[in-house]
Amino acid sequence: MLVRRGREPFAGCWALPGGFVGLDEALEDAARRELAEETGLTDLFLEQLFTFGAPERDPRGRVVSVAYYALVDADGRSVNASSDAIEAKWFPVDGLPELAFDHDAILAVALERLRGKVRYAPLGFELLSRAFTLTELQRLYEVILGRDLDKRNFRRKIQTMGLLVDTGKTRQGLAHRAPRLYRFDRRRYAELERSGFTFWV
Amino acid sequence: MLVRRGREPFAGCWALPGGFVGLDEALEDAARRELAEETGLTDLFLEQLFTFGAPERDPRGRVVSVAYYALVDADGRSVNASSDAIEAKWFPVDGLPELAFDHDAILAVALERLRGKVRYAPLGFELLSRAFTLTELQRLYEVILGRDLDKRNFRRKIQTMGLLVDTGKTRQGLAHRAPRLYRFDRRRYAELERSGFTFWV
DNA sequence: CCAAAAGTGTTTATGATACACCCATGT
DNA sequence: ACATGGGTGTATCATAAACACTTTTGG
Repeated sequence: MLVRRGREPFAGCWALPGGFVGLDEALEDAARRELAEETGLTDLFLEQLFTFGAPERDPRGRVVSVAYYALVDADGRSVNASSDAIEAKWFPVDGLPELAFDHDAILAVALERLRGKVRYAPLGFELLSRAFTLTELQRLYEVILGRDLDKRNFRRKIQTMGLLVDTGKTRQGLAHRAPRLYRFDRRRYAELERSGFTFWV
Repeated sequence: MLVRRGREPFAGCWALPGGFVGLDEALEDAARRELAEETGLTDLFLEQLFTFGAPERDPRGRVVSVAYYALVDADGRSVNASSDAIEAKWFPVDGLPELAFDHDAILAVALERLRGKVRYAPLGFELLSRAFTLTELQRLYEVILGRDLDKRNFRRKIQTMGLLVDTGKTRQGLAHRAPRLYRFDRRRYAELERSGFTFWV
């Protein structure tokens, strides 16, 4: 999700949403505030990524950026540009425009982190609707891991972890058998994690 | 490794080494410089940990700390306090004094990161001498993982990864059979990593 | 009735675990 | 000679991988 900058420097250029931390504001609060102001996105999974502080990374002078990444579920949230952003839009990661500042480097770190962490933390579920089908989950992991997975093995592995609950509902309106919808069980995951369980895909 | 602070705030109190970033200095350079100035330690594995920026964490006003952690090999490096530090000393993690600022929280994050990352990245070798015995390596992992490991299984697993090279030398002066000394093969690790290999203990 | 994806078990291979003795060296 | 850790192999168990057909639904 990129925004087109309304102000100098890099006015009119695509960039990651962001801005300055308030004098009495926590870092994460600032990240959530800026994201909400520029895109309207709220209530997301958000985690600190890395801090970028090369001396010449901002033409205005010395600026240190504490980067955060957010994961947005696929429920079809719309984005609305406002504040300093004149436009906000989703892009595919393999079709990005040129970015302001060192934002291409920040994005590269974020992707690397996501690809690594998704294997040992249940981040994937943050990217799906609250209720999802097993095929949707499998496709997600196939995209992130960059290889095909066996349907039966994937289902067995996921189901034996005991982290999915069957909602009893099915997804309707498809030209084939209606698939069951599942939810991720956050409570159960927290319990398992405490007792030494490690999520692994 | 803690230093006793020579200046206010928290003068005389134990703290993590650190200080302010120069106006034209990269973050990692500042971390290395401060560590060298206050303890004399140089040429270490160093990695960004997390950025701490709660509004009230420093009584002087708003201070954001980009924390780094370093791993020091067991070659018996001595530490020498200087600069703002009046004393520099090693402490066991289960016998720490009270720390200045929120440094106890920073340390907790560092330990958690180390315990987690040591399992999927070859960090352990940074904590040993350049040449080490298999028993030393095993003890290290036993301490970090908090459980005993089987000698034969551990050796087989480590050796089949192909990341250790036999130096041909042995450690002398012990009251028993002289153990072989190994080196970690960084080049080979970099190769394997590129071809999709994941280190795992 | 056709197309399209959902759903389901068994066999094989691979890697993890458990386990006990002889060897080399210094005192 | 003895005490101390160094060094080695095999059998069993658990988990991962390979593999194909029937079922349900909408058009």
